[in-house]
Amino acid sequence: MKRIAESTVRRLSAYLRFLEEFEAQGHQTISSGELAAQGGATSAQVRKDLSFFGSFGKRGLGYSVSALSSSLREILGLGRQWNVVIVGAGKIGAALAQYEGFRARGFNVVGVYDEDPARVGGTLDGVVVRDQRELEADIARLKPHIALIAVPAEAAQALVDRVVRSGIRAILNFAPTPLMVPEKVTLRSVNMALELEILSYALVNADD
Amino acid sequence: MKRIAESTVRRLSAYLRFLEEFEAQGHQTISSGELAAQGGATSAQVRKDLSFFGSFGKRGLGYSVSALSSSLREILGLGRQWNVVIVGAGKIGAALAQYEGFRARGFNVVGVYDEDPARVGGTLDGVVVRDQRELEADIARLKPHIALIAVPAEAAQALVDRVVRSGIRAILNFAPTPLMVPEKVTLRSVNMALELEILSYALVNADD
DNA sequence: ATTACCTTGTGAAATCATTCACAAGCCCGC
DNA sequence: GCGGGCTTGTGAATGATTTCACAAGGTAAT
Ligand SMILES: NC(=O)c1ccc[n+]([C@@H]2O[C@H](COP(=O)([O-])OP(=O)(O)OC[C@H]3O[C@@H](n4cnc5c(N)ncnc54)[C@H](O)[C@@H]3O)[C@@H](O)[C@H]2O)c1
Ligand SMILES: NC(=O)c1ccc[n+]([C@@H]2O[C@H](COP(=O)([O-])OP(=O)(O)OC[C@H]3O[C@@H](n4cnc5c(N)ncnc54)[C@H](O)[C@@H]3O)[C@@H](O)[C@H]2O)c1
Repeated sequence: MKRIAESTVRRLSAYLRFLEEFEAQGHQTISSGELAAQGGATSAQVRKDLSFFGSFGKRGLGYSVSALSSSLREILGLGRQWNVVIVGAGKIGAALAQYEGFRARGFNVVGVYDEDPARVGGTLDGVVVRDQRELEADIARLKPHIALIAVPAEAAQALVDRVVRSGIRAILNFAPTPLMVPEKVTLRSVNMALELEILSYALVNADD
Repeated sequence: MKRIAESTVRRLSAYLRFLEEFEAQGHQTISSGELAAQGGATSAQVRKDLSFFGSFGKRGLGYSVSALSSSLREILGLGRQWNVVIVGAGKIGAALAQYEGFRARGFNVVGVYDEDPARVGGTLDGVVVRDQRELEADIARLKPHIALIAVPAEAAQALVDRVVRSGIRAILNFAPTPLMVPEKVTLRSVNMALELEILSYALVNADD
């Protein structure tokens, strides 16, 4: 299949979220226009996004809410559980470990790791914080699919290298630093300070 | 001035971060190639990005690290302090309130708000958690520039409306829900579950 | 069964972003 | 002060994404 743009995947995920709400409200079908109104997309955008993956609607009628939800879950790989390890049990790592929003969407935190003896042994929402020295052994045993990196920037690359060597193929990084991974590994970064800087730029360039 | 793409602003911010590191290492000048190597951009990209704002380099030599840093800070509006309020003192709100990465880049948390009496009155990194009913009065008094929204999705739109009505023009939202703001307000959202879904997509579509 | 009305799916067009490629400019050594 | 070697700044070319616009296909009422 042709490579799909990230912006498309991002929107598919937004469509799915809205479809689930819409389904809960008891609606059977939805048009591309209704689906678009939600996230600020256009109806043509919705149809184009879906067209990369097939043909899901009925002309004149729209899309079956439940069928399209299923298709999107299938496309996004959400018809299953994903196991996640979190490296770093500090402020942000702890918040992530206790975030129900992940579990609700099929992402299960199966391990949290830290190096600080004061944190190791503690428990976060039922998951015990383990020593980072157990990381390799635990990854080999639990075969998690995704690692979240929530350690200080200086430590991030070393930890990424370790989880990659242990077989992890997908990483979500919260440390504000560029990281290297082999091509076969997907790395995404959330950089909150950067988000604020974009707001700063918008504020100083507001033309009014 | 011509409208600048968000991807450009994002990269400028990354360049600045690296320039600061580079300056700390005692380097005087840097070429577009060196600057690019960092974040995976190309040298042409760096030059094009900068060219939107002026001409900062010397042909044959490169850019003065300190002069370019200053220019980028100026462009991004980082030559000043920004005051930030955080709405929601739960797990993620508390982590954000205690995050030194913000203060280090000129973003000062001047207020944290919650509705839960158990949290109000507590203190997070020196900032006292106040009752959300004080929000309007405090915004009028402290004139913060930016609001971070860290409340449950159901409550987010109502809080956004309140901070916007109070005069806030820039919002960073952490609730996984689409929000409406007037055109003059800049809204950005960080959606961590969405980031994991993009990883999920990458994992199921890995072609190897 | 025909008509009126909707909405999809999709090439083509338009817009937006990145990369190319090179003239112009500057440094430095001689 | 001239030439060789580098690096910028920028139009033009390419590539990617979004929007347009409409034929094709479906519904539902009569
Ligand atoms: N706090 C936030 O809201 C926030 C927001 C965005 C990004 N971040 C980033 O997330 C990272 C963590 O931030 P934080 O605020 O949670 O800091 P923190 O100091 O509270 O937590 C960091 C944790 O990582 C652990 N750690 C350090 N080295 C380690 C190693 N080699 N192996 C395992 N664990 C190790 C520490 O023991 C500590 O518990 C930083 O890179 C920070 O920039 C934090
Ligand atoms: N925990 C995470 O790591 C994480 C990650 C990403 C996104 N989020 C999102 O951030 C938001 C908060 O998540 P959390 O995990 O911190 O939840 P939480 O329950 O720990 O915190 C939510 C806080 O908001 C407060 N609140 C509720 N309504 C309010 C109102 N009207 N005014 C003021 N305060 C109010 C609650 O009292 C509570 O303290 C949610 O939308 C969640 O989806 C959380």
